[in-house]
Amino acid sequence: MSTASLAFSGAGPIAAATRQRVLDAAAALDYSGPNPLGRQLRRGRSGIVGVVVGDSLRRSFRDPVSIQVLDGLVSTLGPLDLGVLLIPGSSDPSGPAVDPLLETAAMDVAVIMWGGTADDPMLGALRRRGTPTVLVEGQHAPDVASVGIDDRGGMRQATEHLLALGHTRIASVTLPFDRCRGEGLVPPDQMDHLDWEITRRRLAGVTDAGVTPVAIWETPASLVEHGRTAGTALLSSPDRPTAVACQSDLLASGVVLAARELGLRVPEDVSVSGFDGLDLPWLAPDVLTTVVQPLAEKGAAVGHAVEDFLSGAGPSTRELPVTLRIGTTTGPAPDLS
Amino acid sequence: MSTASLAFSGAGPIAAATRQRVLDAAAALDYSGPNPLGRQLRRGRSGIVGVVVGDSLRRSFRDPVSIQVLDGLVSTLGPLDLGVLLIPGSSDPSGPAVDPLLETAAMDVAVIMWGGTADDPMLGALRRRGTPTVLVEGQHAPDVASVGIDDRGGMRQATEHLLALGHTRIASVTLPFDRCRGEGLVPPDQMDHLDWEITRRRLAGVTDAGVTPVAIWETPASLVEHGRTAGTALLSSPDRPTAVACQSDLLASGVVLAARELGLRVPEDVSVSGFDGLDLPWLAPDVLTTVVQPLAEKGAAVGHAVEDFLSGAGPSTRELPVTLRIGTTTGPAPDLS
DNA sequence: CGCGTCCCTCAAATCGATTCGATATCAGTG
DNA sequence: CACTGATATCGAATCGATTTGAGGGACGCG
Repeated sequence: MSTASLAFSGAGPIAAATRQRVLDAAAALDYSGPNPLGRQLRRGRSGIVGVVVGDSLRRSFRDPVSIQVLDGLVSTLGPLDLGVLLIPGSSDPSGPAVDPLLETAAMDVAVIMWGGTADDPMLGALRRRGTPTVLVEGQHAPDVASVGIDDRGGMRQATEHLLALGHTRIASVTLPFDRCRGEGLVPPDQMDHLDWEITRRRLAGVTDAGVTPVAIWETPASLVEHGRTAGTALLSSPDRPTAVACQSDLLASGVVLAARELGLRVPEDVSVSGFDGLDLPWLAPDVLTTVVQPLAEKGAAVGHAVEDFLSGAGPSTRELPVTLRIGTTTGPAPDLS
Repeated sequence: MSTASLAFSGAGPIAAATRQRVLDAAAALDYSGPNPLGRQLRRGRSGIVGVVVGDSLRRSFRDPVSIQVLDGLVSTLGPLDLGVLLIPGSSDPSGPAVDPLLETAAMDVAVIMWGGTADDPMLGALRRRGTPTVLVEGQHAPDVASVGIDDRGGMRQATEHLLALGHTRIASVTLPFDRCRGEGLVPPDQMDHLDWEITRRRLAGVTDAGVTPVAIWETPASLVEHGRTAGTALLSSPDRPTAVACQSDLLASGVVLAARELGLRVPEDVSVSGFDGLDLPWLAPDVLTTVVQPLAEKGAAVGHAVEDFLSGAGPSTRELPVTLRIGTTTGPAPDLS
């Protein structure tokens, strides 16, 4: 048995002839190589990284941002012989707070994309199981590794760019505030229960630039159609903003489409900025002004955080830089006289 | 030990008091529930379904079709306590033919989205391991389960719709022919090495309607930008087609964008049809004429095929129907005189 | 011929849970 | 008090691989 084990794993001295003999015998006996389950049990490792992609698979998958990060992650994990197990987030509030997979599936490390709040039940479940956890874009906690970008600084840059162009009436279209996912104008008194870290940080970036948005519109998800709804609402009124700073590219492209439908020229009548740095082929020939975040690198950073855990190191923290890309959707503020 | 097992799994008679005693002891000892690895080994099942999403994760993930099918699959698998392990397809030809995960990962069933050719090395590897396999949109083989749609009939319907509108000069924009993924006009002599089953079937649907395309343009992937390239090339010539039947919605929307950029009106100057039935918010207010396939149901069908295997049944075959949705991108053929 | 190196064989322990069959407990009866 | 069920608990085997250590050939070298 031990020789056969060596023949398959190659971990130890074995003569080529013996190895071949073992392989031949295996073929004759219809033995198709070591059973991964036995190996995993013995090793004490499953070779699996559980990834919670968002609160609903469908929604997350329609989001190119998650997808590209996931792609970077998978590319980094592959060479380490690690696989990615997809775990749906808690989709409906009536069901269980966390997916049963999170409680029972075998995994060496868990990754939560779009990390929620600090008291997220998923974090609790993972802590209980003792599973090392990497949190992406979440609130930092001492026992989890985090990966994030400079949301706040990026949004500040974008806003300062609008200021430099002379805009004073700037509106903001945001990602969801919390798991309720409201849609519409946010009254000032609702600003305090802003649970979602990423939304909070990007909004803080606007404030950092010294701007108080003339209107804040919350969307239930980062989708073109929600951007269009927001754009239509914000740009229809006579005292419309001259610039709209959006918290995602999909939202921004929805706002651009809405502006065009209302007969407004972009950027002559209204400037629009985004966040993420996606390719938006259908916006052509326009190029969105946006804050570019390194999505594949973000995935790779998550992969390295996972690697750290597996090599016995403690939780690590990584923050990636962003850059402002100036496109054709922002321009000088129109003369309002 | 056995009592503890019963206390956690609940599969057997156990007094509530004893159960509580076990749970308390577990808490005191920092035992966080049964180790999935041991359970899996004993049960002989990993509870994992390996899914090969396409030949490159990034590419597949940008394809809303795969995503929606995957979503339907995950939704069906969740209640069965099965998880989805993501397996990258063979991305570059220089590397190994199949991903190591396919050879070594623990999985009860494998799913290949976008099944390739009959001699696909992945099928060989899975057969060798004895892993039951579900093939989506592939060539049927006796020992694998298949899930597909009526590609051929759907494309025939779309083409007949164009014929009924009086079109005679019909071009076709296709998905890749093989793993080489060429781009450009396909000379007639290349038609025979058309390895990719789905492309073949959809092209056959056009022929079934009695149409010989005036031009066939192969794209390297189902993406808007490749559709735009195709559209620009096909519609620039003076003897341009009056209708373009595309093999996917993303390609079709690229063709529509190209037509608009060339100053052609859709559908007055050129009609465009797609395939898939996606939501394309950026095409608004236009609605693409397309063949709608039930994507979530397709994912569910894959889930049921998996279920069949796990309940001991043999490979099953499922074909789902499609419907033609007539939108605003097709209209009567222009008067060419 | 003796000695040291390799490589192989064999036996046994271990990873952690499940599950069958056997035993222990206990209430209720004749 | 002994007996019968019913129910709860326990013991031991099992899933399949890895790994360690002891021991045995084979081979080359001095």
